[in-house]
Amino acid sequence: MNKRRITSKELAKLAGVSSATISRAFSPDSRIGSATRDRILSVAREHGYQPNAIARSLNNQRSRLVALVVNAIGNPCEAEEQQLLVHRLQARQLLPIILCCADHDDRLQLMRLASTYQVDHVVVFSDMVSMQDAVDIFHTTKPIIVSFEPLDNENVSNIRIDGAAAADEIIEKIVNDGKKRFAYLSGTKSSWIDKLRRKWFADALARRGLAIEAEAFGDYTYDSGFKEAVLLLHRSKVDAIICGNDVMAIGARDAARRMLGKNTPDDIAIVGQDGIAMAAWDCNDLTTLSLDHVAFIDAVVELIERHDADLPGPHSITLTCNARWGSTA
Amino acid sequence: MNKRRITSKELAKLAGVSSATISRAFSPDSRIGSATRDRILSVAREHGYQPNAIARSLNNQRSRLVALVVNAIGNPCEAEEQQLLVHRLQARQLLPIILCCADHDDRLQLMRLASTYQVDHVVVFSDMVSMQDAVDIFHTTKPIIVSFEPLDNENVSNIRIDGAAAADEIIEKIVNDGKKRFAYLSGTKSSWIDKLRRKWFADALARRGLAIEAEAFGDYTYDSGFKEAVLLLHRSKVDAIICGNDVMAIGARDAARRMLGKNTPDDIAIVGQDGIAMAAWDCNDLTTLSLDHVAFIDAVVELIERHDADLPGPHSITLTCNARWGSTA
DNA sequence: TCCGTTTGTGTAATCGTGTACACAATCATG
DNA sequence: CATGATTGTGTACACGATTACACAAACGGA
Repeated sequence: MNKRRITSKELAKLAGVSSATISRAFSPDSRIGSATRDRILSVAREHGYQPNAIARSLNNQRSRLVALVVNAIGNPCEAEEQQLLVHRLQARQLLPIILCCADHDDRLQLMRLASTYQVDHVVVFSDMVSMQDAVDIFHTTKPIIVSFEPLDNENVSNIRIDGAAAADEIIEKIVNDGKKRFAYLSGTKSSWIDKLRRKWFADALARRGLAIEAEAFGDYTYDSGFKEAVLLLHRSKVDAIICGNDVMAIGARDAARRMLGKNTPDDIAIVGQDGIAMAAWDCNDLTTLSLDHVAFIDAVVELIERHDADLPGPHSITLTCNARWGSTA
Repeated sequence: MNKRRITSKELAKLAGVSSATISRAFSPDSRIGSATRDRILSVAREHGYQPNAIARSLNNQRSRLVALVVNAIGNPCEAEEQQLLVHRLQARQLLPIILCCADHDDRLQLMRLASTYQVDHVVVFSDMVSMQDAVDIFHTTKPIIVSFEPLDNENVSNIRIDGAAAADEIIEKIVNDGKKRFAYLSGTKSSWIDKLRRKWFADALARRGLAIEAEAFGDYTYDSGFKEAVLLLHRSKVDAIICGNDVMAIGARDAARRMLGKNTPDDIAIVGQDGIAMAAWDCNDLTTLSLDHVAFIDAVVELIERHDADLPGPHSITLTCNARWGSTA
């Protein structure tokens, strides 16, 4: 383990040039003799030299770091998108710094810390921080907000999701199957995303003269889906549960089957949201309001690139959801 | 959106002091009058000043960045540990840079890129990069390797996992239940981790005069577990499948049930490895060789702290696995 | 041959902090 | 009151790269 990394000045001495020339050897379009460049690159390889990205960032005013503000890493509903995005960033030589909000008491403090690293971009997936806080803290870095909070703010790009039509399709089918009494199992009580999703289904029901009869609040985990479904089914006679995400839906289905002997879709219809891979597993086969993850991340990447090139353009991209049919509804 | 961030020199002018004093106001233990400090902090808040971490890192030779080399974010078996570790890092004001190997063609290139950011620590969770590559690339930053590759290298700290005893317990139970013909479903063919895990079970079988009769190779996903189990059960008459991780075990269980009408544990015993939360879900209830994730991450954090303080100490920590009993074996 | 252009390289400033050193002012102590 | 320790602040340099500018050499066209 060589304790210290070699610097460009030292390499310059070794190669018999100045440190400016070293820098040029590593910059694709710069005036430098090809013989000199080859020699430098060879000496560099020999001594394990690579330009210090921290120093370069300081000079450049460009860090090539991207802050990803997420609720958690583990939750499958976000994980698939995170994975895709990280992949796309890496392909562009951008490095992601992950900020996990769910388990961190002082989220704003955490975001401030990341902002001191002069990140080039910020992508906010989490609904636990407000758009305004993100804008304030990253005031030099126009954030990309991936919540559905319907704010129009010049300092933010955002991606909106429209699931109204798909929710209508799903409700149509369930009602046709004879179900009449609906419950909604929310993720987080205060989340904008959750309120909007609930509205899609509430509207679809209203159009058919129905309403959400019972309600419960979980926290997007299997356990909360299980527990809340048990309570819900004990206190009201619903025959359909719309869940805030797929993982809770799986929990609710298990609760119905195990604790009350009710099977899907005959005794009770259960619907998830997100369209995670696990929802399609044979043992789950969930009916869910799903979003095309690839299209979603494409949109994020497009906003990043537009921002990178400083191109003006629409700040907002809207995506629509689809129904994915399984055996639970 | 204020386009530019204010610098310490500008703030110095505003506060009527020198930039050195600004710096001191933000360093906890430095000689500065408390009145001056308060005034500076107040002016700083007013103008949204915070010291530039990039510049500080350059000066300090300490970036407070940690590279986490993982296979993927989405895979639940790693995700829980990643989540825990990120949480612990954030509490120490360390920021994680995630490197996803699974979907990136040139993993070494990716690691070299991260190394140019002068990360303070490297934690390698992935079994897709060799220990030697990690050491070479991060030659100034003693990496912490979380594979089980049994190399003793002064330039590496590592965490080893011992599951021999737990594997023995599990085999004991399955054999007592009357099962005799075992298959092993590996994760990745070339992975050290996988070879070691397989050996635990093979040894436990050998002690009872049994052996692994059939073998298949997946890639740690549900789909590969499902597919490989179908093929396996068609070509050999096994009554127990040990899987390389929990997700594949769930896939294998679904395949047995759906494609061949075999139920666990009566017709076939299925065992997972990792002990992810999902394995304990009511619909899965998997018997699995599980690792205490908290203890595991505690060990990682301990190595990081020891490394931070430059304390010499054992480079290696060994953890033992436990059997978690479910209804699948 | 002469002059304008291109090419390759070095010098020095810059990015924004942290900190060693110097120095004045204050304080404690006999 | 003299002296030494302590406290608070400014000056100047270092961290490791990039880059504007300057300049010499090479080159091409008349």
